[in-house]
Formats: sequence, structure tokens, C-alpha cells
Amino acid sequence: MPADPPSTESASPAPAAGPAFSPLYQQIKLLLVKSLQSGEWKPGEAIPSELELAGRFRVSQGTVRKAIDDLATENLLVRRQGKGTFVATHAEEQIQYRFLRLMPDDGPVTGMARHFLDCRRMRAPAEVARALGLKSGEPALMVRRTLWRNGQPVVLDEIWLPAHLFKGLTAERLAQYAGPMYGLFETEFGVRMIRAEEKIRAVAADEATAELLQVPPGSPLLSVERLSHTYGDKPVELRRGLYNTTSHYYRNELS
Amino acid sequence: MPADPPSTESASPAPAAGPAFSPLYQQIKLLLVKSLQSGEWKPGEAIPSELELAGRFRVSQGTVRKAIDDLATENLLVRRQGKGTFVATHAEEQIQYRFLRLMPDDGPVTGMARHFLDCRRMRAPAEVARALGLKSGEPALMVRRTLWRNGQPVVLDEIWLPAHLFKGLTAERLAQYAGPMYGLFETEFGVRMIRAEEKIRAVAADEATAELLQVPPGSPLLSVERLSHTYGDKPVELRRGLYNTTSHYYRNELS
DNA sequence: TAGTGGTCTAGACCACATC
DNA sequence: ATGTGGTCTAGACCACTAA
Repeated sequence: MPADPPSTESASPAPAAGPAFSPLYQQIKLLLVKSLQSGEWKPGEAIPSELELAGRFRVSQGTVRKAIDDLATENLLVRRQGKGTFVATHAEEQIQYRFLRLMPDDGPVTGMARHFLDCRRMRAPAEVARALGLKSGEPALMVRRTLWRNGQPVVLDEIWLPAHLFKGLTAERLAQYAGPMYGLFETEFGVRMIRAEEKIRAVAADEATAELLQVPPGSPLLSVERLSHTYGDKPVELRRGLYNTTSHYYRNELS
Repeated sequence: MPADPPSTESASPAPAAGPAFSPLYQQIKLLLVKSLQSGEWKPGEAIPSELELAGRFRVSQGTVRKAIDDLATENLLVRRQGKGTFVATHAEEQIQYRFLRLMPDDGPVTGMARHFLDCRRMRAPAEVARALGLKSGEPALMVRRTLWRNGQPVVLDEIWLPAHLFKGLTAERLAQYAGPMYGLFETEFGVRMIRAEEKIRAVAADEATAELLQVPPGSPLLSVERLSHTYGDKPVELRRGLYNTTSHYYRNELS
């Protein structure tokens, strides 16, 4: 017994666009995302049970269930039978960072050692500003770091963040935090990454990069440009990684 | 009213492995996949309606629905409201090949011109045999081709196939077929690709490759090694692509 | 034992495509 | 008008977890 019938559209007269029918469970999804975004339920915490949410929204359990199913598929929520439904988090990653697809040719997928090179506040270059939706010249943070495995540097990352969202971020802060960087972003800055697009190319190592990754200049490297988004598809991080793929590969699944 | 209750396990005594509870809709999924695999419903065709399948399997529509939902998520089936549920196919791809993630830096995603270099039957090298699950030395087909956009070669593919599954495949046959190669595999050889894994690296162009792709020797190229599987997760194609990423990039989505 | 998510049913009604 | 998939409900029971 919903409060209102599925409400094919709002009370306002039909806009020229068309019918725009939205099923109940989609509306529930929006309400759930709003609660996630507002911080009512924090990463790692349990959300209310399906029955409780059904009561709150005055819909059946099945409708809430379908909404949660969708959000679980989108990796916003995690279901655990017998325990509850939890807000997904980057802070509890087991083996490796969730967004890092780099696998070693042999051996297990162990963690990688991090080494922060610098963390500077500067005006966002035009290209960065455009990607992050900043006005050109707005302040941004630029972090550079390397990732190591077996005593060899494998990844060089250059990370751009809108300064206004990450006030107080320093290289020390990054170095002393134990878990993945996206975990720190969640707990310290309330910014949760939920989706990303990557553009991958092969490039030649320039002088500076070659030295940092300990390869000959001109060596082929994998360039991975990642734009990460938070709730509402708002872009909040631009990251360019250069991967030495002589003993690692980028793994992808197609279906 | 199912024929049997969900049958926590088969009639046989419990194997040491454990309970192995399998819900009804999972069992329905297996039956549907079996029908797909046997060719009862061919790529592009409609499968029976949910109600009809529910009758056939003696379960409720909801249970069939959940099974089909799963298979649609796995891209084995495609739902079309008001029309029916159809067997997915590579033969009706609109813009581009479904498994090709290469995007132009600018301009629309147009089709690419194909040029077949050769198609030879030979013994599978050890590495290929291992990937395809062949005995070493078993016959295999090796196809090489290039893909062009705007009069420039962009992709060089080397494709390995088990010879026994693709009897009669020739370069002429490939050249005269209009649609994507996986479409030809479906219609002419009854082999449908449903899933693939890719290993991506940056490599330097060797002499022969450099000439075919019209780049200087040593240029960085994207190496994309793809292992494609058909029903039952059986590997049936090993493909190594070399992409010139100066005006294209490999696009990936993370979530 | 109680509470959670997971499965399954039966039936009603809606949106979409086709005739 | 008919048939398809899509949504929603109400209720029963099962599997898993934790106290």
C-alpha cells in the first residue's frame, strides 16, 4: 500500500519531454542514494533492514528489495545474508585496491608498497579543470607517488583533486594512513568514489619517468587516465598512471 | 507448484563437499543454458515467453523471471519489453564490435575497414595449445588481419582458433562476410562467444609490425591478449591485438 | 531463538509492441 | 484486442548469523 500510486509523473503538467514514467523502485533507489549521499549511513555501516525500509517508505518488501538489488549491482551497497545490507567502502579492501587492475605475471596478488613523492597545491591546468568541472585556474591538489612490488617500482601516479574538497591533505597524511587512498578519502574527507572511466594508451617513457620507474628512456609504458566520480556522477579525481608492464599486466573482463 | 521441492541436493547421498544448496531459479538457469547450447534457440531468435517456460518447468513466472534476469545480466539473453526475450548475438552489432573497446580520440565511433593478411592451418604452438585446451601439436587456424580508420592502419590482430571447430574457414570467407567476425562464427560454425578475459600491456613495435601499422620501429603499442570463451566457459579463441594508440584509446569502466 | 537476507508463489495491474 | 515483458503486492518458508 504505497503512499501514492506509482505517480507516473509529478503533479505538474506534463513537460514537452514525454511521459517519463518512473517505477516505484526507482524512486526508492533515489531516496536510498540521497541517504547515502547525506551521510545518514556511513561507509561500512549497515543500513536498516528491508522490512524497516519498506515500512518507512510504505511499499512492500519486494519493492525495497529490487531497489537494493540494483544498488548492490552498482557496488553502492553490499548484501550479507543473515547479517544485513552494508554501505560499500574502499577502506576494507582485502587483497588490493578495488580500482587497480594491475596483476603480476606470476605469484600471488600481494599488496604494493607506496612511496609519496610530493603533494602540492596549485592552479588546475586547463585540461584538469575541464575534466573535474572546475573553473580554469581554481586551486587543485596534485599528488605524485610510486607503487613498488618486490623492490621494483611498477606504477607512477599523478593525481589531481579539487582543493576545496580535500582541505588539509598532505604527503605526511597520505604516508601515515595504512589502507588504500580511497579509504582515507572516505573517512577523512567524506568523498566516496563509486565509478570511474579509464582511457588506456601505450606511451614512451620520458626522461623523468624513466628514472623514477628505473627503465630506459623511451621504454613502452601503459598510460591509464582515470576519471573517478562520486554520488550524482560528479567527477572528483583525475589520475594519470604510468605502469611498467614488463612483469605485470592490466586485467579486464568482457561480456 | 514445482515438480519437486527445491531439492536441497540430488537423490544421491551427500558428497563430502557439503550441502551445496541450489535454488530453483539456478536450476532453471542451467536448463535454459542447456537449450541455448544445444541450439534449440538460435542467436537472434526469441525464446518462449516467461509464462510458457513457467508452465514447461512447472514453476512460477517469478522464478523463470529471476533466471532470465540473471542470463540477461550475463549478456546471454536480451529482453525487449512488449516483444519478447531474445538470444544475444554478435551478428547485429550496430556501431562497433562488442568486444572491441578501442575509441577514436575525436569523431564518431564509425566502423573500421578490415584487411585480411592470411589464414593458415598449422600446429598450435605450446602457448596457444595450453590457452585453448588443445593437445600440443593439434591443428589450429591462425588468422592475421588489420583494421583501418581514415585510411590509417590502427590494429593488427593475430587470431588462433581450434581447427576442428572451424573447418573450412578461409581468408576469402572472412573477407566476403559483411558483419563482425564473431557473427560469422555464430552463423557458419555455431560457435558463440559469451565471455572474454584480456591481458593488456605496452610493448615496442618490432620491424614487421611497424611496417604493417606504418609506425617507426620501437613505437609503443598496446598489446591486448584476449581469450574468448563459449558456453560452459570453454576457451575457443586466442587473439593478440596490437593497437596504435596515437589517435585512439582503450576505454574501460570501473565500478 | 530471533533477526536478517534469499527464495518462491499467486495474482493483479501497467507499459509496450503488434495486429 | 492480444501477447509480451515490467512492476507491485502479500504472505509463506528457507538459509545464514549471532546472541
